[in-house]
Amino acid sequence: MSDHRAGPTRSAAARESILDATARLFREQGYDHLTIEGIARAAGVGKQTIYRWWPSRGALIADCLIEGRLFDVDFDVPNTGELVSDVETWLGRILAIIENPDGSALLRSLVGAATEDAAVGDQLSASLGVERSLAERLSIGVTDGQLPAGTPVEQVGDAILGAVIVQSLSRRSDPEESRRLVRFILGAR
Amino acid sequence: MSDHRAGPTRSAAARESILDATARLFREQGYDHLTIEGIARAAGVGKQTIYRWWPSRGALIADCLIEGRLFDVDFDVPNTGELVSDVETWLGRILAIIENPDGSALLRSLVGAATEDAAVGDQLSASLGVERSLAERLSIGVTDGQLPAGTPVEQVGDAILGAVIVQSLSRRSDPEESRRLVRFILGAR
Amino acid sequence: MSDHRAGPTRSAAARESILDATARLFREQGYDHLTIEGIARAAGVGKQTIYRWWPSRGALIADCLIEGRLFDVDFDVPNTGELVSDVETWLGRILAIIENPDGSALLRSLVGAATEDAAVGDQLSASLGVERSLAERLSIGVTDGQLPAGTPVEQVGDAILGAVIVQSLSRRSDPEESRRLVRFILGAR
Amino acid sequence: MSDHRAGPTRSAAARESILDATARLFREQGYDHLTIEGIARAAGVGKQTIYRWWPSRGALIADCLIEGRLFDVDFDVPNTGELVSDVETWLGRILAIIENPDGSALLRSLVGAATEDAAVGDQLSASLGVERSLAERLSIGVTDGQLPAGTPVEQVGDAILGAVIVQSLSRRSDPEESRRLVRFILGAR
DNA sequence: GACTAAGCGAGACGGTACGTCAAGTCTTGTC
DNA sequence: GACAAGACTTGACGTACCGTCTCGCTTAGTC
Repeated sequence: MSDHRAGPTRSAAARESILDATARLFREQGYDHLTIEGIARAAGVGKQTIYRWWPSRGALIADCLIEGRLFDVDFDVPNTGELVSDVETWLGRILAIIENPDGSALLRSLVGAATEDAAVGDQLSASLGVERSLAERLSIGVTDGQLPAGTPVEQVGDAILGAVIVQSLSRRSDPEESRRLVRFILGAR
Repeated sequence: MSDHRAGPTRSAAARESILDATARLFREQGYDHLTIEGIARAAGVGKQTIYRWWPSRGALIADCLIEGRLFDVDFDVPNTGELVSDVETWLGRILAIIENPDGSALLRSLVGAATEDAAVGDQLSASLGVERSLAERLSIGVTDGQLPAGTPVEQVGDAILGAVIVQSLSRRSDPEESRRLVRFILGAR
Repeated sequence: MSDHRAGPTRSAAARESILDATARLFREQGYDHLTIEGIARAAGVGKQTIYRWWPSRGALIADCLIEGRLFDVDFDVPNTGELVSDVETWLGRILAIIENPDGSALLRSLVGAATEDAAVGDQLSASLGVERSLAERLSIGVTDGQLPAGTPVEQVGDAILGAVIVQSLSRRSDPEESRRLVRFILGAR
Repeated sequence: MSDHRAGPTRSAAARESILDATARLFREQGYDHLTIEGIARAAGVGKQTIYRWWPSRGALIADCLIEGRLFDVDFDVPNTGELVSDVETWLGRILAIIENPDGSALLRSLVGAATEDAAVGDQLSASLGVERSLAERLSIGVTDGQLPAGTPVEQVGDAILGAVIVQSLSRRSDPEESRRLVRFILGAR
């Protein structure tokens, strides 16, 4: 009994050009305005090929997120020993994105995708390095005594990202204020 | 000295039934799936009557938000003197909403609307009482010495709400963890 | 026994500007594309003022026809004694209209109006001078022996006009052929 | 036995049911009142399928005309040798249609369609057998000497049809008078 | 001279249809 | 059997007009 089947297997080229087109169109036009037909057209691919492998628009975005196709940015945070300054480094990456109107729209769009599609929601904060990078750095801060034991590091990570997102939704954003928030939350204890 | 024009005036009944239908359909089906045609049908109104007075779906939602048609909840926060417990009261109202799956979807939907429409974004945190209620209470905390001078109260409000939102987008939410966050941010100084 | 009513009477200025706008828009855009709202706008008049006095778009056109607001042409035919040449004079007026593409469209449009509205149909051939002018001239031809007794003059008039109309509907028209038709029908007996 | 299914090639079933619905609705309700949405609904077809293959309402009518879906009547004319009587046979078919109020409205409606759409105009007289049947019979009349050489047969055909149409637009029609016209034009030379 | 009541410009209203776009499903023919 | 292509039904988009119905203003008799 062989699980080998006749015929061609999944086309890597198609997958590549679909995700490529998805990422490009998403960045250019946002999540609303992103259409399966548009992706198929841009990717030179039949619609069915998309529907065959992804259940929804959101799943495409989630894959782009996982493969880092939406941001050029590296969200990894160094450990220089200075907790606050390291976290500000991470924050700076986020703020650099939303400083640019397109970047701001991109982040909002991504949040919009996450509200509609759980798969995107799952990837959202991860793809911005909250768990792997920010929370990880905070954990080190707990270990080396810069933060009290029992600090809810994941929550703190979500809170910092969340403050930025909430302000982005209100189309108001003030980098210096964001940094004050970080210093307030982490500092002066 | 009247600058009003002759002719028929805006129908209050139409406005009412449109916002009513909007709020109902939004709560039942979410922002995606909310259509102008559906609203018009449910409100017994011509589409043009909607387009005449609101520029977009989002503007309808923003109006619903302003008039408190989406949440039954009162986000006003008492001042008992106990800062942390008062903030937890506010947080509890939010958590009560998203404890229920429908409520969680409602909040996410609202965030989705905010990503697409600036008018909703403008109202989002306000309608959840962040400025008027939470940040106000924090300000009192600064005044009475429970918080250090220079505390960025608006930022802190956004951060607390933002943490909840980020977790809601990831479809993970832990009320007790959220409360720990509040106690961590505000407390033990 | 007063059947008088108080208040203002029908505004001659409104009537004038409505028919004016109707004729202009009809000539510029044709019967399809002619809208009550467009007329009201162009005439600087409320829609209700139109609906108050005319039951339909067609009735407006019929009034324009009656008052000769659609054609600059005079369809009266001289009696020079030469029947065929007099009829060709009349025909020449019609052909001069449809020689111009706009005039051709105007005639077609008028026919279109007549198909939808009996009031226009009633005026159509009359407004082109078929009864008063062409058929009248043919009658004289019967009297003076240029046409046989019993000639169905109205029918002949309709036939000549009808041939032009049918060809206009097919977007083919040949003035010389039309004149041959007249000479064939009337001549050489 | 065809188990034909829809597919990437044009669906014959859709075409058929669209033209079917068009012809039915046109006969029932006339050209004004004929809507693409109504046709789509009646045909059980998406609007886009209509727009994909026909540029306008008129093009649908033109196709119905070409395929003889609007008249049950056969406009072919026999050649019995008696020219006038043969032409009266043809005329009788037309008169039979407009004797009935619905038929009269149908003809008027068709004329209305022709005024708005060149494609219908192209087909109008052809579909009533003017060229293929009436003018052809007249040509034979020229050949066999019943009509003088040089008779403008096409024009005469248009004139006879045109007379009927003009009278139909005026909502006056007298079969006997129409026959007198034919006898006058063709006869007694 | 005040009091009607209709005509008027304006335009809101519930509708229908427009022509377009995209959704997701289904076929065809090619590789 | 995956693929590019694209026809199909469905349904929403935002716009244009329909014919009806107020509004508030102006004006022309009647009291």
